[in-house]
This record gives sequence, C-alpha cells and structure tokens, in this order.
Amino acid sequence: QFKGVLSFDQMSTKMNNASVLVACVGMLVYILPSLCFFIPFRWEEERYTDGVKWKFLEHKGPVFAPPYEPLPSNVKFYYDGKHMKLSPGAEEVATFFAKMLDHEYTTKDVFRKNFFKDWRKEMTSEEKSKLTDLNKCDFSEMSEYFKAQSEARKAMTKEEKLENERLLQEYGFCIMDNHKERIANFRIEPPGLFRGRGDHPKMGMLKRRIRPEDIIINCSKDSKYPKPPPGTKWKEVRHDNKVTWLVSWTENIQGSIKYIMLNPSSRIKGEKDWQKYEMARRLKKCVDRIRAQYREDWKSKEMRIRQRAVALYFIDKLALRAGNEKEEGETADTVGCCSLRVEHLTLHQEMDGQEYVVEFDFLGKDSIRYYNKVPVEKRVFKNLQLFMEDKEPEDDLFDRLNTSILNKHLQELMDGLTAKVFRTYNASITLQQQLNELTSSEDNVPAKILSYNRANRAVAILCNHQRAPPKTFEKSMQNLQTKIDAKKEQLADAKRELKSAKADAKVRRDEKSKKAVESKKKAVQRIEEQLMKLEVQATDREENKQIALGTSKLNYLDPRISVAWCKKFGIPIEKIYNKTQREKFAWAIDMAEKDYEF
DNA sequence: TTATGGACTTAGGAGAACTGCT
DNA sequence: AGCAGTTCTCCTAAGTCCATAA
Repeated sequence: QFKGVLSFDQMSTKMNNASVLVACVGMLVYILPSLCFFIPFRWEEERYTDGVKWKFLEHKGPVFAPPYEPLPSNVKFYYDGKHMKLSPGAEEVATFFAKMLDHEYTTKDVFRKNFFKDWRKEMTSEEKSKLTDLNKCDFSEMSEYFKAQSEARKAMTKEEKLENERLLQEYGFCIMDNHKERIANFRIEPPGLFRGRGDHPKMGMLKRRIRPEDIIINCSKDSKYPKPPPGTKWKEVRHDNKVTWLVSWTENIQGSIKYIMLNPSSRIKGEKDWQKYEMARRLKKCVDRIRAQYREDWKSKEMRIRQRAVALYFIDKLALRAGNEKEEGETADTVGCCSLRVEHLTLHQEMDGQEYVVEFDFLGKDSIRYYNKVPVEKRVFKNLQLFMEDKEPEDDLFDRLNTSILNKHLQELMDGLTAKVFRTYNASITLQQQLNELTSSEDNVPAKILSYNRANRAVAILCNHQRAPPKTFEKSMQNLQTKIDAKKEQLADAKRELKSAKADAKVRRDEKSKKAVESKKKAVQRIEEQLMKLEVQATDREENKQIALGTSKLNYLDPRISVAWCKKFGIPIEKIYNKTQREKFAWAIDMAEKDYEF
C-alpha cells in the first residue's frame, strides 16, 4: 500500500495551500485504487518504486573532529606522585579520562578496567612497563586545565558561533532530487571513551578517531563528489539510491555501522513519518478483529500460539517493545516483551483487592526500569503460570517465541503490521481520546494547554518515557510556590482596593471615581489571571517531575491530532510545537483540518 | 532455522541558548 | 547587565525490523 509514495517535495520549501490540496488529494487517491486515474501526472516522475529512494544526491561529505592538540607543557600528569611526560598518543587518551573525572562512572570498576586496557594499547612500550596501576595515575591537573578551558571558551563564543554557522552552511545541507535539504548529523563523532547506558560491559572502552579512510560516501554518479581532506582518501564512494544515507563508517565498540542522514524536516524522513501514522491508522480499523483473535488464541492447544497470544496482549495493552534477543556480554542486560524472563514477573492471585495481578519489574531500552502492577484476565494469568512452571528465574518466559515469529504472525493479520505499530497506534489513540475528554472549550488558553500536556503525559506514562528529575526540581518548585503566595497577597490587596474604590464611588458618584472602580476591577482580573497561570504551571510541573514528554511527542503521536486540536480550540500551534518540531511536522500542519480524526 | 549485517527509528542526557527577573 | 531557571539542540546509544547467508 505504501510502496512508492507520493512526493512531499513541497515540504522542504514553503508549501502553498493549493499544492497541499493537490498533495492531499494525491495521497487519498493513492490509498483508494478505484480512483487511480486521478493520480496527477506531476507525481508520476517523483513516485519511486522498487525501493529507490532518490535519483540525485549531492553533498560535501562529513566534517571531521578537530585534530588532537597536545597539552601545554605546564599541565602535568603524575604517576605514583612523580611527574611523567606522556607520548602524544597516550596523552590524548589520558585527556579523555581526565575530562570525565567528575563523572560517577570513572569510579566504576568496569569502566576503569576497560579504559586502562585500551589506554595501554596506545602507550609506548616504555610507558606500558611503567604505568601498571590506574589508581596511581593523577589526572587532576589535566582536569583543571579543561575546566579552565571551557570557562575561557564561554568568553569567546562569538567567533566560535560564526565558525559553526560557516560549517553548517558549507556542510549542513545536501541536494536530494532538486531540493536543498538539511543534514541531521554532518559531524563525525569525535574520539573519546564509550559511555554505554546502564550496566554496560563495554563502558570506558576507547572509541577511536575516524579517518577519511574509514568513510564510505554515498552520492549520485552525476553529482560533484565530496573531496577527502588533502592527502587522504575515502574508503569508498558508492552510488546506492536504494538507501537514504550520505556517509557511513564502522564504529569500533560494537562493530556496527554509523550513518549520516537527513534532518527530520526533509522530504524523505517526513514521508516515512507520514507512512508510519497511516500504518497505525490501518491498525485502528482492524484492531478489534486482532484482539478477538489473540483472546481466542489464549485457549489454543499449542503452547507456541498461547505464548504468542499472551505476548501480543502485553504489547497491545501495555505498549511494550517487541524485545529482540541480544548478544550476551555485548550490551547491558535489558529486555522487551519477547525477551522477558521469569524473574521479571511476579504473579499475585490477589493484590490490593484485585484479582490476578501481574507485577512487572525489568530494565527496558536504555536501562530504564519498567515497573507496573497490572490486573489481567484470568486466562492470561493461568497461561503465565503455565509458562513459568518448572523454570529457573533466568529462563525465558516465552520460550517458544521471538520477535521474528511474532512479526511473521502479525504480517498475516494485516499487511505491513509489526509489533512497534501497536505502540504508535496506542499512543496516538490515547492522545486523541484524552484530548476529547480533557479539553473544555470554556477553558482559557493556559488551561487548555494544561489539558494537552496531561493528554501527552498519559501517553508518556503508557510508553514509560522517563527522565531523571531535574537537579533543581525541588528548589524551582519552592520558588514557584513563593511566587504564587506573593501573587495571592497581591490579589487580596487589589480586592481590598477595589472594595474601597467601590465604596468611594458610591459616596461621590462622579465620573472619576467610577473610572477608578473600573480600573481596579481590571487590575483584580489581571492578577487573578496571573495567579491562575502560575497555579497551572505548578500543577503541570509537579505532574511532570519524572516524565519525559518529548519522546512521545516526536515519535509516537500523529501530529495531525495535535494540529487539528489547535485549530479546533484556537490554540496557536507555536504553543504546542517549537520551531524544530514545526519543521519536522510541516506536512501535518499543512494537511490537517480541525476535524481530522486519527 | 539461525546468525549476521544493514538501515532505519527511537531514546535520554549534556550542554548551549534563550527568557524573564532584579 | 547579570543571574537563575527553563527550553532547545545536539549527540549518539540502543532499539526494531528486514534481507541474506550459512
């Protein structure tokens, strides 16, 4: 259905309404084959088939990390209390460690062990024989030096900004099929020490410097190829128009490939984003059938089918991720639905007055903890007991299931359906329902925005999008409360003044005192509004303490729902989406009318 | 059937930039 | 102007899912 989508070429430039209309009609038409003769000829040339992503691609290549600058001779390194001059290679790696000294992970055993092992590889044989114990290394002068440097840099940011702007203009854009597009990450990742998330077995390892010889360039044959820095060569220049990346290289920690790709505002990303939400809307149409199906499958004679059905129920109900298998010892120990282990669930026949409660406790993506107590249907509960029978805690809960089996099944239920579509679907439908429930047209703008944030928050909670509470949270809450108290006093004063003005006006009965009453009334009103705004702010912030709204907003919520909501309730779109977000969602902003339904 | 590679989306944190207040 | 607090942008790790090889 979504193969060879229509061009969004109008998205990168400023769309005019007429072309948007054409685009919308075009899309609609593409979805309804019966109207195929309607496909405007102008799309013909830009609609690709067979996985072709572009016809023309030209760019300037990546920006490399600045070369290493040796430390000034007065910044010293000490081993066992004695000054020691390091070779340039060893010194560079030492500075990576020194820059992280304030961070907790430099105290972790695994980090130190990995770092020291990789550092020794960069040492001269003489250094290697001398430096045998990391605990005897003193990086503090280096650390101080870098702190001073970053202070100094703050003072001269003007020139730096200018240089950054120049680099952006020169390397930050490419031409893809007649359009100048912003590149997302045109800078090559600088060398440093790898910091995994959570309990990562490779934390502290040396991430090596990427050279032109490591780089594969992708561009069209008939474009001006990017030039490698003088005296160097690219690893390869290829012309693969079945992929969207411009530059790639292999990273040395996991051996995986890294890419330079386009910004979310680009046609190629926007189009994909739109397809994602269209897929979720297709799921909406058949989700009832699928739910009925998996409930039926809970009773299956076959264990693998029961497991599949229970896993799918979790993915649907709890918005869990699919849960691919991971290579042990290569990454932090995290799981998703299909990779859940027995130790991650506790079954409670009865808990807090509810029957059949499942307690989940596991680390998910980015080692974020998922903790939830969920009442489930009796049949699910019984199945879980069955799956857990005679197993060790570290055994797989779904031993007859993996993501590939699950996705194959989903594919049969609906063309193009995979596990992650459920997350998108449930997130978007939740936003829409919550907005319908929470928004009142009588509310003023800040109250409506609070409702929006609450709807957004419901989704973030569903998807378990957490953040570390800001370090200054308690204090800033207190400050806000102080402000509110002050405002309340101010309001009381204003009310008193209004009262006396009224009394005054009753006695005097002249124009001047009437006017005074009016202006006092206005003042009271204004202060009331300000107070209300502050209180709303406080509520919003308190509720948001540990919740990250950004991820769902950016990746799970069909932007057309938000755009429609803004139009319906007269909220300026700027209150919901900042500049970057508006660029990313340009297609939705121009497409969705106030009656859009997900 | 499983393992591996490849391409792409999704994720939270760090630091820069901005805003509003005194 | 300077500061504190908030918001935005950048960074890159960590997922998903598909294709292909063994």
